[in-house]
Amino acid sequence: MDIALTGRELEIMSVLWDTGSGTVAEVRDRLETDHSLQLAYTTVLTVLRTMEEKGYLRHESEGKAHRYFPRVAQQAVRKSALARLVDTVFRGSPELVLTQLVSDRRLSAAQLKHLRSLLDERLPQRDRDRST
Amino acid sequence: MDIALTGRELEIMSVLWDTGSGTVAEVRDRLETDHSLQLAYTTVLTVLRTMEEKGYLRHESEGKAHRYFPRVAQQAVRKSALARLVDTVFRGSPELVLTQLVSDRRLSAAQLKHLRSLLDERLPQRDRDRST
DNA sequence: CCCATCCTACTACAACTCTAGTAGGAGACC
DNA sequence: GGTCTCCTACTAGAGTTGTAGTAGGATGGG
Repeated sequence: MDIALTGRELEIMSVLWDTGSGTVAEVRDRLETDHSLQLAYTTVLTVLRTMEEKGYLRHESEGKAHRYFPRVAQQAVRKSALARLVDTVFRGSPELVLTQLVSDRRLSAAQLKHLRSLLDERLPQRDRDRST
Repeated sequence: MDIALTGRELEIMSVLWDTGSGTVAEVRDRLETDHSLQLAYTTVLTVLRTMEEKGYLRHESEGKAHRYFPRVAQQAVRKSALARLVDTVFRGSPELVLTQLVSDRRLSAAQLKHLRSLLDERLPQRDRDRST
């Protein structure tokens, strides 16, 4: 299942992942905290509505307002976005992604070691021979 | 420097990275090989022209046709695309990306070991202590 | 010379994204 | 009850992407 959020949708979805749910006003205030320019109330509303239409959100009534809830997990969006990137830009090669990851961004030695420990966790014990 | 290619632009750029350069007809034929539907000649031309306008390509005259050349390296596009993904979807955390990379796609043990060896190459010798 | 062919330049248009305005309902305040 | 305020629903318009059509120049075959 491929989930493709636009830039603005992702921002709004991130707020909802953080807070669990939100009304238009709540989401708008949260976005304001992150950035400088305040979006119009109706702008946030419009995006929320189209996201619901796309199936990314659902809402419940709360007084006269609507409370929106995520229908897709952050994990699923990350999975989908990374898979898309690997397929389109990295010829389907996770190795190339890792190479770029560790070469491009100036990671500290500590971070690199952390990455390797993550990898080690995935490797069955018998395969951890360093000599490969 | 942020480079953001659209889907179609990336496809066309990939052809040019492969071949070094191409005329409209050449690019079109190459795209045809990859996919089933043949794009209209003018469609390919239009995309090439907008890519040139954006600075991603340059061209030289070759007879009555134009030969287009990439002005951005594949490496630069990969770097930019990955950085953008990390920043927008993975909260700026390369660790989260790696976690997703190794958990989601069913990588073979051999591939995982390869990934770890890539990582080890990046680690200064003195930091390779497994105990961290 | 004339026609077919190949090529670029310009135009067009639908879909989507982003932003926001207007209309109108419904409760709150006095 | 009238007005203020908050809220949704609908409409709108600029910008981008993807696709392709038309116009017209150049060139080569006969």
